[in-house]
Amino acid sequence: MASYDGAMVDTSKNRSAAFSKTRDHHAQETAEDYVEAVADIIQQTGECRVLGLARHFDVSHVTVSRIVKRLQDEELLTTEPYRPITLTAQGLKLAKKVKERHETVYRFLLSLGVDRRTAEIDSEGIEHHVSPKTLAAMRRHLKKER
Amino acid sequence: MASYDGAMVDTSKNRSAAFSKTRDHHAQETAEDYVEAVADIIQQTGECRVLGLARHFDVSHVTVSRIVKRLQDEELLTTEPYRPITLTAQGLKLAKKVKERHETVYRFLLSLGVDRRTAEIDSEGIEHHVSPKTLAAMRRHLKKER
DNA sequence: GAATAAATGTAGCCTCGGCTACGGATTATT
DNA sequence: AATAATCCGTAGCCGAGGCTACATTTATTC
Repeated sequence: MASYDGAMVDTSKNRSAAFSKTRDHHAQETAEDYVEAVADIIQQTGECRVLGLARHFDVSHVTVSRIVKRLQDEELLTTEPYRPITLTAQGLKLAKKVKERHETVYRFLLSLGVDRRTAEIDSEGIEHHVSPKTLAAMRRHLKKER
Repeated sequence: MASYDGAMVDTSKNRSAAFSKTRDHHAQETAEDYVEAVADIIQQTGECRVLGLARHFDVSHVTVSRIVKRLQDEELLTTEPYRPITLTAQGLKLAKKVKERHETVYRFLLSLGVDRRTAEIDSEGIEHHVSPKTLAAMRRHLKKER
């Protein structure tokens, strides 16, 4: 297969770092998405409810309430039955980090010439995979452009 | 919370596009990773075996063989018990697309000043979330730099 | 205050991608 | 040809994140 010659990326190595146990990583992404959403919803509507999250992510309230339970075990947020959801100090800290990273990725994509809607969608997916080093590179790029 | 003022990204809208049914999306990512790996392994060693994929992704052979079965149902690859794995025409086409996208993202990260190792890792995660529009923007950027 | 509506919880099912344990198939070695 | 080593399939477990259906709690409205 000639088209595979000159591969720039060597995917032959064992890369535990890159593919490291997808499940754990995915659960972490979910946690990040949720704390970010909780912070946003609280900021915009005053309080965050299970249904608010369900609508935000377009999933059923059942899915949300199970995940909320897990995040409470992880001490990222607090809630009581039939009560609003609030972030713990730890959750707030994470939300802030995630939101800053998210915004950096979003603004970076805009600076590349990507339209707003596409930048919104892609930044949601990309943000979880941007390491601190790459994030720093994006910030440098934004600074140069400014 | 003052730190949440001036949000650049409005995450309040219902964004089925961005968060669309994570599970399906994740299965698609897996398919992409696998066809790419199969193509690489065949190119580098002549044939692709279950164990080769297991070592590549650092997972057990059981996980691989179940996923291989699913991808065979999806007609992306072919195999028989105790035999090597080959890509179908459809699988090869997907592999090619994925590999090109992956390399573009990788080279793009390098052009941002990210080191090789970080670019390798981050591009693995980012590639699945880069839309055609964003990919085109990365290509334009690479062209300008060249 | 009772009836209704809306929000949340619970039970139980699914798929996907992890795993260990075990057994059968194929290949290599002696 | 027999033995050993390697590879692979199957059974069965787990957790995460989807779902529907139904029960309960809270809020609203009459």
